[in-house]
Amino acid sequence: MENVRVRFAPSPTGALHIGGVRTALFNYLFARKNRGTFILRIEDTDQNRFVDGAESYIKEALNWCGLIPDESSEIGGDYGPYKQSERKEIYQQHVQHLLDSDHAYYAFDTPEELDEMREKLKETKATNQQYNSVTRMSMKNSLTLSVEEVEEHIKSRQPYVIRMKIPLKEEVRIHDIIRGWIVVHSSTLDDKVLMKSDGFPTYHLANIVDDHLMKITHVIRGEEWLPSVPSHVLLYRFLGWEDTMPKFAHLPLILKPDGNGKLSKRAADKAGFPIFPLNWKDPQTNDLSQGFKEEGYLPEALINFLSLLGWNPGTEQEIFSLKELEDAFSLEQVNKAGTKFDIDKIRWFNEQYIRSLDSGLLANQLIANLEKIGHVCEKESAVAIVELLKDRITFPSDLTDLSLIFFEEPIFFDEKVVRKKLTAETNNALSLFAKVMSEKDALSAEEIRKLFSITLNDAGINPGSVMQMLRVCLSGGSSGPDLMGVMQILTPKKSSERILHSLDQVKHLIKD
RNA sequence: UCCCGCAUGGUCUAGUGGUUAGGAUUUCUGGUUUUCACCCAGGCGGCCCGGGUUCGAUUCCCGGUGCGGGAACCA
Repeated sequence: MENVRVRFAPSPTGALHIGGVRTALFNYLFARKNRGTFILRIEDTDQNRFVDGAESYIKEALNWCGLIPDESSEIGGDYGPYKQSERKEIYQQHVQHLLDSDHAYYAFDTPEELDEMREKLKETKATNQQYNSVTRMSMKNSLTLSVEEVEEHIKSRQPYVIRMKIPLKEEVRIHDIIRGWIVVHSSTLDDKVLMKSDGFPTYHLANIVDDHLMKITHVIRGEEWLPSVPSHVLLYRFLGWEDTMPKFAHLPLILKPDGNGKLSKRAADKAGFPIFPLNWKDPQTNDLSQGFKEEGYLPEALINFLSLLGWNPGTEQEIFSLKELEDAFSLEQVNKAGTKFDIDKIRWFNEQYIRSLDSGLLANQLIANLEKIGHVCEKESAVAIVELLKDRITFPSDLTDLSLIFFEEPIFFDEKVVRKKLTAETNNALSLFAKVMSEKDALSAEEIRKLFSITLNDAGINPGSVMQMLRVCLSGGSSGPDLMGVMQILTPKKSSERILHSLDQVKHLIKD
């Protein structure tokens, strides 16, 4: 394949959301797979929607995900600037070319006049209410006004836009790598605004000009762009660039969990999961949105999950590192249907990745978290606790809650278990075991297991029958980590004390 | 309303003109674990509907329905 160049082109109108991350990921993977170049371009042509901090947020988020661009405004590159607000003269130049070749025209209609036109068309039950090849002849533009009038308008600083002159009758064929051929009639297209009255280009113009100038070979983006591709193809043609036009691939959208509509922040809030990679504080409302990172998701899990949203490897492999994805990815394996966001699946991925995380690392986090609530924990026992708990948690922070049994005496005891399991015999057996344990110093879990078994067997009691009660004595609850491991970390002496103390608390419930 | 797209268990998906339609997740059950979890095994559950082509259609074609996207001086 030719020298592949792709771009991720977000606009800094807020935090980058999960759908954007997926688009960035697929661009990145496609670039890596084909030994191409991944470019980050900031599309900040809308001055009204500009949000402070959004651009740096986007960069930080991509960084956290490991999707590092090869070219960007920060990193540089041979095709800059990579920010559209810094490319205004370039667009001006090209729109002039379109004006000169009669593919674009000035339009002086005010927003009120446009509304009026649409209202009128609605009343006449026109099939659509567009500014297009038929309606433009009754509007105020350089097609209907004389050359002198146009000059006069411009000279007197009347606001105007530059619109694209869509041909009346033409079939526009577009090819999409994921969807195949699509045919659209130009009569259904409107005369898109190319240049706004503030002198900034619209997305349509800027994106074509930049993709051409930056030698983009493949445009990979969300399906919401599919309807505007015909206009884009026409633009390439009018600018004389159709031969080198990039190939298109429109990704299926990520939908709300219930499947009705594009995934939105609102929907994510409602369903109780994050939508932004990192925490985001909206500078306008001051609302803080919790990010995937801060919720405890690992970037590897997020990326792995996202990679399988609309793409599949064609094999049954599910766990992929970014590196593996770079080798396995292909646009041909991207499917067409929209994808509902399933929070259970990403939780599962997180669990998988947490298990492969270094215990020392998790232990450090655990120590810090415990310190916040006033518990001191040595590194060595923190590592032991992590080892014991690692495969039972979804988020690293779950460790803190689960490890509380090592630092706090149980206060509540699972009554169901106590009522069912606590007999005089159980009581005696556990007391006996506690006594034996009180005489020991450090023991491994395996040694404790043996000791437990021998002690109970010698007393003629089935060890299995007292297990649940032992758990309640040690932790208060009826489920939790391996008991022998718990006692090892607790130390035999402490375990012994705790068993006796707990028995004392519940002994009034002994049944005969 | 118009334009465009899409349709395999609840969810993510593989796949085929003839298959017991495969995997993952979720959930349930059993096994293992003298405890809990992991793990292992199993169960429930699916080709949107109608027509056509065909010996045979989930697969190809047409229509319908449903769902999604778009219809800005937003991207």
